[in-house]
Amino acid sequence: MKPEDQIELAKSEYPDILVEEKKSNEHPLAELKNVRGRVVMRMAPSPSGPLHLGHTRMCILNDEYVKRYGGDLILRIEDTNPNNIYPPAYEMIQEDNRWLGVNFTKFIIQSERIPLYYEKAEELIMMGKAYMCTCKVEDFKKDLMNSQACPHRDIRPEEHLQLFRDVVSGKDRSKSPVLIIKTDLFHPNPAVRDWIAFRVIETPHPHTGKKYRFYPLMNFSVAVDDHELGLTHVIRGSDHINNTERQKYIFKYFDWPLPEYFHYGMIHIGDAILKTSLMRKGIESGKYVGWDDVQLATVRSLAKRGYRKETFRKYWVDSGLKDVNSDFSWDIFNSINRLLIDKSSDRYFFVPDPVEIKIEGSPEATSRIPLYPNEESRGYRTYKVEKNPVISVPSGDIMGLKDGDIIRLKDLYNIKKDGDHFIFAGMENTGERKKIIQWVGKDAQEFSILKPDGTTDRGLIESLLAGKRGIFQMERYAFVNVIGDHTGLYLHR
RNA sequence: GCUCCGAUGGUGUAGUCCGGUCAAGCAUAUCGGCCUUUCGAGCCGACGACCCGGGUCCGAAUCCCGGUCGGAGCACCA
Repeated sequence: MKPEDQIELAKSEYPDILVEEKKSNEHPLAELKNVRGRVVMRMAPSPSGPLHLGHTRMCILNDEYVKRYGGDLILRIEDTNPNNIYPPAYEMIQEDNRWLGVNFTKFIIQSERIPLYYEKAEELIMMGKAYMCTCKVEDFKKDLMNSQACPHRDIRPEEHLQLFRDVVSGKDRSKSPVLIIKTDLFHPNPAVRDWIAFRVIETPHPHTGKKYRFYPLMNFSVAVDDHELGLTHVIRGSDHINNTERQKYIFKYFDWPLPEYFHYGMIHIGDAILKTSLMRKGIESGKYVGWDDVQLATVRSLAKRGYRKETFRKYWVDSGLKDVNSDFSWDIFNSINRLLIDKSSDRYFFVPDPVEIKIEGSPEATSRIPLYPNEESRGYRTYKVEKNPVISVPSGDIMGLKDGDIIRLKDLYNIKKDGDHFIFAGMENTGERKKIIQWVGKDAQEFSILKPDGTTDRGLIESLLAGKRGIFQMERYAFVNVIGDHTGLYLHR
């Protein structure tokens, strides 16, 4: 019975079963606390490479809230470690955000703000809240674990200030000094006790060259900037929970109002390489063709394969702001994307791992296959098939067949296995066939599909795909982004 | 070891703040049926969860205590 008939029957015979309404699957994000008027939020990636799937959660969540409440979304490049910078990333990160539809209203580069950090550091030194230290790393750590003050901690601020300025100017090059923020040596969490705010790095900075040599660490520059830029709400991963505690000391010393902090849980993304350093190594060694290699879960790779920006947004909005760790679900991600692309994807036949079969006793025939099922207006792919042809089918589909088994070549005719060949078994699409499979004629083209696991499916594509580009569904195979006459990128089933 | 965070079906989540309407909703996955000349889409149905133990209460997924398990951090990375 057809669905419409079922509904008709239900209406007339069993009206009571239809009262149940389908509940909405709307799943808006929870409200943020303490929103008064416009919000100011930020994304703070380091420029070690382009954005990857993991970053997109930060981008989408911040963007969603700024769009909801109105306000500013700051893209702040955290490049205070010259040893960890991939220069093209400054531009790539902006491109990736634009592609995602993330509308940042301000663009800030931290390495351009070093004088501000110096100024705040000097103020803290004179307040007695920061000190210069030249201890050996091991000694410093040991002291912290034992709640012991290092010998430099209680020297007069003026001396610290002088040393700080000498290190900044390069006059003092004798040691490896650091600037440390005083917190509480007896803080129960050792991670929060006196922490390092500046260290010397002599590597030339890709953005500022040799202008500076005393660089702030993330916790210092973040705290200063979050205040200076007027952040009202901070959303970031739960790996920053301890950093938040550390940064709060800076706010306390300056008596700055605290933003609202939210930490979402860590997402474990299986089957994906997310470490920028690994990607970069692979690109340099030739293992990957570039940052958009299908094996990488970068935004540009996923975009190239055919994921839509709306998929990212819906996935992360649905995931919400929960602070529990969870597994990323490719199933759900793909399912969202499939719904978005299905209607606009014409159908074609791709025969992976093809084998040629000889058909006997068949008449000349014409196959008219819809470009999209049940939508005649979109047109057909039409092929003339000579009598007793040789055609190619997926080896996997005929492997287990026994003599006498009937299969149907989709939109063509039935064939019956008989020893090493097949015999024509009627035009009609009867119920006897074991399955309906895709096929291609001898005008088919070689076609390779690159898959994210690094493998390639080789086979034949029907000739009418020639010259076409974009996302198509290869029937019974998967959705594929066709990027060349002989190449496609695997998207998902 | 220390600090902090959390625990709802296979997976992702809703509900938890302000206990009853939750014998727990949605999505995805799986399985069955319908539809379909795709293993896609659509429709119908099934399956399947409140970590454990105490306590408070007429009543606990929701509050309290203890345990277990999982995670994050304890870098001169961000």
